[in-house]
Amino acid sequence: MSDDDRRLLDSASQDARTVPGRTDLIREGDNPADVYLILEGFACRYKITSGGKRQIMAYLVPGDFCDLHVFVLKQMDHSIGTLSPCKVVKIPRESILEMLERPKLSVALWLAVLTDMAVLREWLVNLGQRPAEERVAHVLCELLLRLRAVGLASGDSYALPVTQVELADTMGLSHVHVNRVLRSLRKNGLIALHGKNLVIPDAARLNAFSGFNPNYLHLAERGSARQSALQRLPGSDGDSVNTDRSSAEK
Amino acid sequence: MSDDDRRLLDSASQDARTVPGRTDLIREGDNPADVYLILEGFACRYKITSGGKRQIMAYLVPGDFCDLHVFVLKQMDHSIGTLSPCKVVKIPRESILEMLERPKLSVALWLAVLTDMAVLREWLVNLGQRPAEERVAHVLCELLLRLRAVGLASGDSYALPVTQVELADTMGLSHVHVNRVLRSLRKNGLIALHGKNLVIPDAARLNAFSGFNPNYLHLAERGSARQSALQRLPGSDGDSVNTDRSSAEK
DNA sequence: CGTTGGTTTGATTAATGTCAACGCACGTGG
DNA sequence: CCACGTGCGTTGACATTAATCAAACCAACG
Repeated sequence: MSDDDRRLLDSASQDARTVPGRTDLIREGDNPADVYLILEGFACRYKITSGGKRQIMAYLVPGDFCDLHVFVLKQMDHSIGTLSPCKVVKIPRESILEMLERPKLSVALWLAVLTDMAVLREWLVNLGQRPAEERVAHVLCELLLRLRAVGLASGDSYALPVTQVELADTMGLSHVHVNRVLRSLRKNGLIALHGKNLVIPDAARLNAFSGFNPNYLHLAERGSARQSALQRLPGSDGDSVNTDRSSAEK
Repeated sequence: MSDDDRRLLDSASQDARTVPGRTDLIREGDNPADVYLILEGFACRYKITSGGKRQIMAYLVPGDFCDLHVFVLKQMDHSIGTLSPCKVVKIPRESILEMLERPKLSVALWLAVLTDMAVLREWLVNLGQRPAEERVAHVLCELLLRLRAVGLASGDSYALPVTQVELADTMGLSHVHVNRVLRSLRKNGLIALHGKNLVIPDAARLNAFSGFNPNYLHLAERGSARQSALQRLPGSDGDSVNTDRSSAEK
């Protein structure tokens, strides 16, 4: 990365902002001028169907870009909202356009989008082919690796600041059924939940149970790019995510 | 688009090749050197789960790029195979990398990938939130617009060279249930099927029934870019897709 | 304290999957 | 030209998964 690249990246990440939980950052139909980058907390992409149901289509965790539509698509076709309180930075459209001119940064953006897409595909497989228990287990496996990659998982456990209703809207299940599935996973010793803190006693077993194959996360290709970007940004120690809700538990 | 851009595009699209139906173009785990562009026929992205089930994650129709992973991800995390016989061109990795250097072409590639992603998101909503009948109806609505955009739909009908089993693997339903759903849609006059030829008697009604909102296709933004690219390529008249199987019907 | 959002549970219903069988159209080889 | 096999579509009976409805409970918060 050249000095110019560095300078651009730094200038792009001014004014970090804190947003409460359950707040929309961008709404379907908007034509946003900026891209958000998540520094702390969980956010999600979602859509509301004409029937009034919500589908969560992605979890955005620290290090994730909210939306790279901006520089080429005119209108948001989905909304983005926080789940837990979040710290975010707004990156202006022009900065993104400049980044695209620089080979190194441009590749980084492609990498981010292509792996987002890979995750999206795996979620489609998840909804289409896996029964409820494996389905839930599968996202939990995925989150472990994604959070570990940004230093937000200690060992085989992590904070999951998401309600069962939100999980249900993620998995295409009713929240009642999600509850029963979680109970069953707990009973079988596949997971342990202490408040919002998830512990995976035997990751290999949970992977096997859910048919989880991490290849789609392309962790090797991405190396530490994402994490290092996080650490260079203001107000982030790259380690502690917002734990407003989870810290009060148990 | 500059003359240079044109030249690059032309040189990239040499040797068109015809591939029979049900043939893999790329397999999960491969590290392909090239990107395929579909000229005629239907292909799909798919994955096989550890349980042996198949999920089709995207339909690739004429004008679609098979895979832009190539220049940044090391390994395919899914497979791509033809559904019907296809005519395809192989675009070497270097050409893609060159294209990325040119602003106009680079934007075109971003556009292609971002709209693919938007379709993927809508499919996730489809699997997660819509009951079987609306779900099937929704893809049929989508295909109408996508095929119309490349001149492959005449009026409100088009050739759908896909078996019910394939449809089932697309929708996360059993093939038996897909069969019943299609019957029901036919009975209600929402669709008519003559062999592989699908007719939509009242598109507005089908849209309303399935909750279809075409915003995610970003058709306006894309304009005729895709279609014009198709027409400039060798051996494509931009109009007739392979009809080997459908022409023998009724 | 009362209210609120989140979780948990049971009873019942609805949607979809599974199993099994059959038919039809097509292509192949005798 | 016919017999057979194969792939795809169709149908019925039945099993199972997950949704819905309803209620209770719990902890956090004002």
